[in-house]
Amino acid sequence: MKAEIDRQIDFLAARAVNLVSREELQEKLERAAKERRALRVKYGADPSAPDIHLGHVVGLNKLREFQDFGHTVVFIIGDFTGMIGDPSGQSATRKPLTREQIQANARTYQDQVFRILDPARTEVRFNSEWCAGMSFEDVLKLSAHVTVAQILARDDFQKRFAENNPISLVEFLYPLIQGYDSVMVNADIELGGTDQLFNLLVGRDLQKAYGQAPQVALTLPLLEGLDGVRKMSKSLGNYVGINEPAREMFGKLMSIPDALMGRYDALVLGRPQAEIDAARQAVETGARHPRQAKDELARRIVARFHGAAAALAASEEFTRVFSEHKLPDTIPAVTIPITQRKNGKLWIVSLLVSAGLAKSNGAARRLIQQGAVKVGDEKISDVQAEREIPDGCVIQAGKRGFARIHLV
RNA sequence: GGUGGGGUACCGAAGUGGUCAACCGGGGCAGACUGUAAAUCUGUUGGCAUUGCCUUCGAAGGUUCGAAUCCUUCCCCCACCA
Repeated sequence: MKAEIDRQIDFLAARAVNLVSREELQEKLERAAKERRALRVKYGADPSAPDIHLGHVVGLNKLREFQDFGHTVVFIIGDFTGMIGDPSGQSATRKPLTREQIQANARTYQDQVFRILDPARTEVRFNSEWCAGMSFEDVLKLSAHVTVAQILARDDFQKRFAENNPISLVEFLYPLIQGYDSVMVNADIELGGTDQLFNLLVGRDLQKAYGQAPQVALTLPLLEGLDGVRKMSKSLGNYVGINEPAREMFGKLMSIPDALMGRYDALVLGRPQAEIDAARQAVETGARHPRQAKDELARRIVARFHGAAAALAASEEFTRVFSEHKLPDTIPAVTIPITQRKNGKLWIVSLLVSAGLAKSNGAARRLIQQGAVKVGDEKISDVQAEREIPDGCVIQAGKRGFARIHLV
């Protein structure tokens, strides 16, 4: 029994950055086992970005582990905070969302989340449920539990304060709301990225203040995005969404910096550290080409969301298009009205725009001048170029832009 | 409420009457090299157009042959003091 709990703790705490505290986790697990009760593991989601990406997967994986031990995930959609507009985190203030947007987002969110979580062991809650009805008095009472000094202690605030960047009062309140969520759902454990540590700890304080046992706070590393530096996020555009088509996903994964392979392996796939180390060593000693290692990584990740067959197909297609410079097997079709022709010919610049391969004529000109455009097998280098376009002709702009032209 | 400092293209940041579609850096895009890695190098980064034209520098007016630059009013932001 005792050994089993220890094993569970080791497993659950694996890859955690912070665990407050191990003893409390142990206590909770033991009690839950004795009382045959599921622990309530809270996880908060921001409803402003409806696409779940690999960064979220890090946390979702861990939640799934808890579920596999029989515990319940309380998945909180921060619809209330979303409607108010949460300015925390980045320096850019977010726009508030409408009720309709939030609902639509929440729906897609759930669809995606259940590709990883077990729906039978998940409780989805919206924090407007308890936040919307709070009186100002409630809010004041709540805020009495936290001091400004506590909040100012946060890195992010210190930095912004030092740089004379604005800090909205709402941001001071935000951790309180999140902490209050913990009280309202009676959380035993809350999970989040390392940037959430402070908020998770506030949750503990508030729970104590409201007479509850404080939640265990467990933070996980933030996965770096495609740029290899900043954390993966939709607003930074450096993400791989779990709903993206296999090919897209594969291509994006092939573009991550080599140094990140181990991170993705560990955090997205949860591969054992020993295997990861071995793989890294193989690359370092030259036994294995890094490209091959990355191909395998990408295949594994794509397989997780699209199945092994699709992953293999994506890999083969990738090789064909980018290594052998052949055409992809599916190319978006674009129909061009035949009336655009002059003397049976089409001006390539405007064709690129019509095909959606360039935003403006100017952009199209630039692409041509830079030697990025091919029509059929011919490289176009003259901005004025006009060509007869046979039906089904493929035009290419840059490495990734393809379109098959159909005249109607 | 008082004082001071600001609002310039995706971001940061120059520019304070014409040579400004606006230096420079970052980011993006494209090309070379590659493994759609990293690093590096080059080009490009408002729109239309074969000289050139049009719309941009918080907003609206005004002065001027001519304004991102001067004046007026307005809107917004930040810090400090209270």
